[in-house]
Amino acid sequence: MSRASEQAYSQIRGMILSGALPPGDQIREEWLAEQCGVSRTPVREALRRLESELFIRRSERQRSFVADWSLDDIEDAFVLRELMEGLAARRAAARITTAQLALLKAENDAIGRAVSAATPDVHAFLKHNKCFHEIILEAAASPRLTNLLARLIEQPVVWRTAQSYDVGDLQRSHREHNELLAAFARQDGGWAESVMAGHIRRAFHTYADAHLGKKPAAIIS
Amino acid sequence: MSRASEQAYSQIRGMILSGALPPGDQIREEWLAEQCGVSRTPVREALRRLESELFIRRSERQRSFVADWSLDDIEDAFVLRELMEGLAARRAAARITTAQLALLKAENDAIGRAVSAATPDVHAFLKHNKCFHEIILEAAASPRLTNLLARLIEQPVVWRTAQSYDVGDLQRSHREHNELLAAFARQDGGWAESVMAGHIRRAFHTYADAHLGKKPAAIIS
DNA sequence: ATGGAGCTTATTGTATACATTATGTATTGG
DNA sequence: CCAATACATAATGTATACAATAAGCTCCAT
Repeated sequence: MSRASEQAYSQIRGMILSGALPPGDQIREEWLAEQCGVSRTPVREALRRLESELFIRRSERQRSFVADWSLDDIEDAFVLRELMEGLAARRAAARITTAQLALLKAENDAIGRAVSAATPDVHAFLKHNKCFHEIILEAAASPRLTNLLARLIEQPVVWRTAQSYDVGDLQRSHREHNELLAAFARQDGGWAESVMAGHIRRAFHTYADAHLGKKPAAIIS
Repeated sequence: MSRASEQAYSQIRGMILSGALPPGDQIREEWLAEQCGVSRTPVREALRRLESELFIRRSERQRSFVADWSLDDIEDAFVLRELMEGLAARRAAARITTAQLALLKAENDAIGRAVSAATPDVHAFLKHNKCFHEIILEAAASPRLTNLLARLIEQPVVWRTAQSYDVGDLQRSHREHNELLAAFARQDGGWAESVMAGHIRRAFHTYADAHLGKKPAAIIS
């Protein structure tokens, strides 16, 4: 995307993610154009894209609203992500190159450093975690899968999930990545798929616990 | 979408599906605008949508081209469809209402009539087949799944698949739908998922056989 | 009062002109 | 003769004006 479109897209997306535009709010193209300092044309383009990514929904009468997400919606998004990132991991295990494996290890080492400090560096975690998953997607070599997953992982709820991670969650995430690396090194697609699916499912419960007050059943040990 | 946008979208899509715009061809917005009798604005909106549906790809320098599909691309699309329609069937089995089940049966009965005639009515088959799968998607009650699948099932190759069906393929498709109905009636998600996955996988091989000259290995019976 | 018809206002849809960026070509310096 | 640069040409990106449509409001009739 080009200058003004990109500007409008990232700014509107930012307003939704930050909560400046609350779920359910109606949004008008002209107002957004003023906010972004561009004309309505690139704003409309950004809105169509945000709509396809489900940040925004449109009424049957063509009005745009900030999407709101029920618990079912949220679980829905995670189930799909689990399924598709699992598939990506399975495919990646069969196709990954040694160079990609090395890159993957480097990213996870960086994650390890970020989460083992006295005060974990969440920003660094997010950055390298993103790279880690992108390398897997690249190794999966399925443009269509990449295309579809991009629509899921950019969604507001998924984004906010990482905010609710505590130190233990971050470190477990790092360990699960190590499991994935082991599965990739052995080119074991089934293993990689299982680990990835569990990894995503775990993220869902972490989110649900933090945002919805649900507490896991007590563990009798 | 509104009048001119819809016009541009369906007309361009039609040109690609019919082969009037061959794979790899560069397409210019102004030329499309003339062809469709609208201005560039709605054409651009249609192009973005077709791009997201992978009918069109854009070069890194913003030029648009009709997408061409390798065998790997095609199998890729089918694998994703198999996965996602399988998931839809599993979810639908757990959620389907008796009213939806009745609708589904009515559609499949119509398919049965279309394929059992002396000369099968392929057009009627396509219409009711589409409805059949849409009802399942509706019963799956996952807007995100519906959203993502819509991008897959509208693609050129998938569309052309039905063209290569012979009478036997059409009738087998009808029988597989009956299996699905049985699974739904028993709310057996695992069964529904398996049948659906096989149904889609079969469609891939039918396409591959017809379009790529591949022949199945001889059956020793 | 209530409900609806018609007008007013607000918002989105489309066309067009202009700006910006890419591509191809010619020309010039080496 | 090759390569690189500058210029010409063509395509896409953006802004704005205008058109169409939906939402809201007033006022009249029942």
